[in-house]
Amino acid sequence: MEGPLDTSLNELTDIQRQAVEWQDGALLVLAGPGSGKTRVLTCRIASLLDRSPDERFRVLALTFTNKAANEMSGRVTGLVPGLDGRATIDTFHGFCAQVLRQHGVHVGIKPDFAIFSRTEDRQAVLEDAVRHHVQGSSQTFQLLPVIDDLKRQLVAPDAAEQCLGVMKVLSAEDVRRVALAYRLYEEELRRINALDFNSLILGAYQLFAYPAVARQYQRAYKYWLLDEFQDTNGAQYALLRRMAGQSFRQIFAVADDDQTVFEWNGANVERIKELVKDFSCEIVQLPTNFRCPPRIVEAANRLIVYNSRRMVSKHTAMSVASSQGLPSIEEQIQSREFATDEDEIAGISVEIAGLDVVARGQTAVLARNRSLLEAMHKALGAADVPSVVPMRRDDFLSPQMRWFVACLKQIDRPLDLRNMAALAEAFGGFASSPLDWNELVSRSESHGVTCFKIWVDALRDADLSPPIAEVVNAVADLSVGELRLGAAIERVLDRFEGSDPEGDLKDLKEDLSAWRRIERQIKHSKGSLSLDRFLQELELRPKEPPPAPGTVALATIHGAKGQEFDTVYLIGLANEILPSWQSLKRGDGSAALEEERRACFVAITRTRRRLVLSRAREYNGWHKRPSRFLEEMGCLGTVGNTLS
DNA sequence: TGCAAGTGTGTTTTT
DNA sequence: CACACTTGCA
Repeated sequence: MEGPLDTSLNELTDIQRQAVEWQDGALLVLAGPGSGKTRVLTCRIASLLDRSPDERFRVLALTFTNKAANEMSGRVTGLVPGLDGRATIDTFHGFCAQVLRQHGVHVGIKPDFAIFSRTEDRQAVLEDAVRHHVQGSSQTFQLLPVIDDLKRQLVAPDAAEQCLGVMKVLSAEDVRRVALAYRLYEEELRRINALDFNSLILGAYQLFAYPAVARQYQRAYKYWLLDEFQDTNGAQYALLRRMAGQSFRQIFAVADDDQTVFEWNGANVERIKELVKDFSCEIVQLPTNFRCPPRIVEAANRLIVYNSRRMVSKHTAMSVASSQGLPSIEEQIQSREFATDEDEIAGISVEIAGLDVVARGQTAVLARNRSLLEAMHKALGAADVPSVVPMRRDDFLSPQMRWFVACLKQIDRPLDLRNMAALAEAFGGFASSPLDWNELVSRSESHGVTCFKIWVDALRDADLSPPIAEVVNAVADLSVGELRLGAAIERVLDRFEGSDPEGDLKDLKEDLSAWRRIERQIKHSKGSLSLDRFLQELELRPKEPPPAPGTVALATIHGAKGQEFDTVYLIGLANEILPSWQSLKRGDGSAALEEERRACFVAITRTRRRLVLSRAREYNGWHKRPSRFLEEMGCLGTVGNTLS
């Protein structure tokens, strides 16, 4: 009998299969867009687990984004039913949280820590910590970004002063102040038993300084897999090296140096070479592009050879997408030229409005920056074409959901007054609060009861509109007795859904669908969790709703990485926009310009069928020349039609 | 208060 | 490069 895994393995090419079944030591799969990197990775995880069912080893797969992690665990469970947690597929940050839960006490972190992901929260923590110590500051810079930066460099608070000293831009006084602020901020976080994103990495890094801990993970996870390795930044790589120690070599990474577009975030083309050297990686290349039509692969190849900083002897990609069912060579890449940016937006939106609903759902408009996308969104909206500019959300939008999550947090950590304040404020967003803050705190102190209890009791006595009262009752029930999370939460959310008279439910609806997706994902990859663990996982995930079907995707090039679409419109292909003026200014062979070129490369290789390259002669009333990338791709004036 | 010249800052965004 | 903001001076 043939299971889904065998079917999937049979569909692999010889070279893909070679990678999947790799046995000896470290391997780097170096391969371009559409070459099946993720597929190789998922097949490898599935086959490792499947081939040796008795061996009690586990597999660790680390990704850069939540999206990739979710997708991968979905696919792997599809291939090998009943994983039973033998594969840990997570983001770097998620994995670090897991590590710190298990061993954090060695570096002074309690397992039920909260995670502070929102900048406003962290800013508040910083201000509270610093208020009485760093006064009269002549601050010409923000403290938090500098602290974040230090942490990203894996600089612990006690080493901050030393490391800042190197930065000539700061005065001695400022150095002292930042170092002090960092120490106080960390102390405050520890006091309230909370971590921020960067301390997840830093904490795990410090933990792996204990060789015994590192060895435990080396033994538990026999194989480590790394997705999108080109996005790994210095901290993540340092963590990886410590975790691997001197001897661990079962590392399997997939990467494409030509898709490094997060250099400004610490990723680096050189890091791939470092990996190869440090772990003595063999390299396998997958030169076949199964995604893009031949004409597009050709343009991508022509473009990317202008970059000098590439892996040596990287194979040229070849398209295998046979002409069957594809548009003709001429139609695979088309060009549009408009007089002004407004004409461009209008022209492209008319074109998209002409597509049927199914096609729209497989169409994306990509641009270098958001401003063009906003304009596009407006124009499409005017033409009744639904579209989304995906915006990362670190928090729910509706006061209802923010209140509800704050309630869960308050149940978990009854002494967190900062959260209690947020809870009260969120409630004020959809109902009037019956209790003054000072009164709440003083009553709680004098009665020796938690603020949350006082608050809920006051609400129950208050004269609330019936639907709100019902929700409050449901939430109050959450706090008593044994907590049966899933069912109880579902009950509260049900009431919310029917709660609003005729108010604006859009935000709440979006939040609810985001919540349900997040909850499903957590359950799927981690099983049923205790409240504190559930909240940790929740905090690590983005809160935007899944896109509605039939919606045109508007995305920045960076946001589109890792995705693919039938039809791609790449707009704003003018000098000083797609090669941004900042990069153009730095000149021909500059790293910045090469990163822009990689961005362009990523953009065009999202296409499964048809690519439209568009530009205007004028943006914001200023004349702009066609993007130099058009010429490099061989797409200037040679293909397609020209509109005025 | 108003005007001219000078200064600086901006883009991409993951967790 | 282009725009918003500050400074200096009348």
